[in-house]
Amino acid sequence: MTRTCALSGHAGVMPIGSTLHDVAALAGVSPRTVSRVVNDEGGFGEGTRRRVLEAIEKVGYRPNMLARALITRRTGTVGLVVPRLVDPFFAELVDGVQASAKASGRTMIIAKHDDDPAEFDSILETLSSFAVDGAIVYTPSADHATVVRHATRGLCTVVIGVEMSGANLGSVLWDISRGAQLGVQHLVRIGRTQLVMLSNTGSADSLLPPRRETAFRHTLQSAGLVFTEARVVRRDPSIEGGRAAMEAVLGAGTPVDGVFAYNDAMAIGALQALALAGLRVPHDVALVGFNDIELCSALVPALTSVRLDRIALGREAMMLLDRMRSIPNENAPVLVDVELIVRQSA
Amino acid sequence: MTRTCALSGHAGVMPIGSTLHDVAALAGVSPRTVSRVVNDEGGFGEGTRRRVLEAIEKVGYRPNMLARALITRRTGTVGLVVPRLVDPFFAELVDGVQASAKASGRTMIIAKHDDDPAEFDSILETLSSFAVDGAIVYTPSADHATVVRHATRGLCTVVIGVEMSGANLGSVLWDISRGAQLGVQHLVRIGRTQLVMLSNTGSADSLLPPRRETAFRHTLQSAGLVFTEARVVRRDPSIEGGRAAMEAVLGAGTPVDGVFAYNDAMAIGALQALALAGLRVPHDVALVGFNDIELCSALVPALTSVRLDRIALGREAMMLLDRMRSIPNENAPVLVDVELIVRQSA
DNA sequence: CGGAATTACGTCAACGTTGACGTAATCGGG
DNA sequence: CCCGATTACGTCAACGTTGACGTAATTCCG
Repeated sequence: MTRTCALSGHAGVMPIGSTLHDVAALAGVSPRTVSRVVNDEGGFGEGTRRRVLEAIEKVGYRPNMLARALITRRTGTVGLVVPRLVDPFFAELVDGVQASAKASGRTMIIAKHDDDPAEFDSILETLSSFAVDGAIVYTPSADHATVVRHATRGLCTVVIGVEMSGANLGSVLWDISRGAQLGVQHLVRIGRTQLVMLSNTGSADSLLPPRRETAFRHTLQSAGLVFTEARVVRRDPSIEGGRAAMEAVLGAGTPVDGVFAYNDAMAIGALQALALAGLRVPHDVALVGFNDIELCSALVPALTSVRLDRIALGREAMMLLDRMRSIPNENAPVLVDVELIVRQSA
Repeated sequence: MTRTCALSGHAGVMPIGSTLHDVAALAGVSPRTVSRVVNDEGGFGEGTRRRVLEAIEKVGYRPNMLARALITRRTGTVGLVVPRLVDPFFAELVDGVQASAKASGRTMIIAKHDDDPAEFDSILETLSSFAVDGAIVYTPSADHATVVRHATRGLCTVVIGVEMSGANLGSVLWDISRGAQLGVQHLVRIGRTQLVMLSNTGSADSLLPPRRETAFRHTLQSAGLVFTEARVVRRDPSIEGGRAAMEAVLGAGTPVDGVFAYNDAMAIGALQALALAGLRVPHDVALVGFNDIELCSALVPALTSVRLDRIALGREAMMLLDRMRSIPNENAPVLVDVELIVRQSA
């Protein structure tokens, strides 16, 4: 007997959709055969196929992913975990990953952890219990243990931006050092000699080496320019931080004709500070940002920036996930291209 | 017999986690009792409880949401569907909704449809088949039929920004007209008389009435100021569009001392055009944006904008979803506060 | 034209959990 | 001390699907 689809179930319960059984009854075949048609497994005749498809249409059947995933242990879903979405860098990263998820016919679940390790843990927990096929994560600062724990327990994970590997664990990276080098070299090449870097306060006590700063120093030195600690000013990596950092540089009277910023937000802040000080960009001071968020090209002057290719990263992360799931230990870190996008500011 | 947890399953299969049975065997009770402890249903003794919890710890048991949801028809998950995430407005909307999801102990699944109706349909399909408890959606322009179809089929849905209601269908709205009125009134109150509106090209042929434009016209008229069609310039609602619109106004020689923008992006573009033209904000031209994205306060000058409270919207949407699920037809549209945030630009 | 291979199904159990229900043991009150 | 209520479990089926396997009917090939 077919269950009727209650018009309004009791509190909190969805109306019941139709199942393989309903379709089977209508088409006069067994549920197993309907399943075969739905999944196009073969093993059914052309007539049967038509009758089943008609029945599916008629009762409005949709497969129940929960039941399917319970038995196949596959959901066709990957989780993407980032700190924030209001940060354009991560918003665009989502776009990059989703592009390749879509291309490979997968659904993406996005979650954000606000740099809260507890929240991060709970997100990975949820992803595990929903049996996602894999997770692509950008971890809260230095919270690597959590990732390793969930990966060991079975959550296939690709970490972005930090080199990690292990059981069920791989990583996709940008060559940040090379990116920074490209940016600083560009400033040197266009004849700037009084360079300043606006850096991130956090990078000082991070577990990660300050790659942009190191590249800045090395590039200056190999160009024969002087490097002094006073030429690196650290603030919060935000617009306000960038503005404050630039104001500090100008206030200290440090001679400057070129600025390399930790990220685009700081570069935008620098742009504001320079404008307020009556300095023209790039005429008086050339400015290079980092990440190349969309906003860069909408600024006046449009911002020269080091592009981290988020589409490529998404693609590589997805491919790595696939490799890891089919061949164990096929989890070598993958490096993704960086390039300098030259616009008006430098 | 306990299944062993394969170190590397065959292609594409996750290692098997432990189940209620494993815990039950170790604790010397029945799986049903373990389930009772896990869900804290009561009906078990203190000693049993301790032994079960120890066993859970020991085998690293995590409940399988798929199996649970299959039978309870509840997932504790809501889907949030937006057009884009790179648009700060939507990114912040996500934050608002997630805040209340977190508060009510729910997991949120975020998806974006890029204004593609096919993608939108497929997302709702996926959400349905994952049996989410509800969906909060911002539809692609005018794709209301799809929403109605899925709602009728059982997906409990709250639509943002457009008034809709029906079976399993409710909506949460901002009073856009009042917001626009607040913005324009402010310009009038601070003594501006030559007002211009930078509007959205799309709103002309949208199914929705151009509420901001209407409010602009009405407010001018009731303030005794002249309104002419030339005082509304329409472009793409982006930074570039705003810049172009502002340049068009200045180029046409229209006298202007106050600008009301369709959204903050257009306001930012206007800011750029005004700066390039050597006009000072707010001294020469006062400027009011719309939406109050985070960026507004980081600009120089900080942008006065009409705030649409995204936290409140998230909360109301979640509460409406709850109401709809417990009481059928309890789906009256909800109106959320708007307010004017006065900063430096006007 | 006979036997093997293939096709087109059906049957049954299992995935991991919870709802409905049953049942011993314990408790409380007159 | 007896009887009803309560407590603390256990048993079994069901959620909707797919994997493993079985089996008639058909096809193929020498």
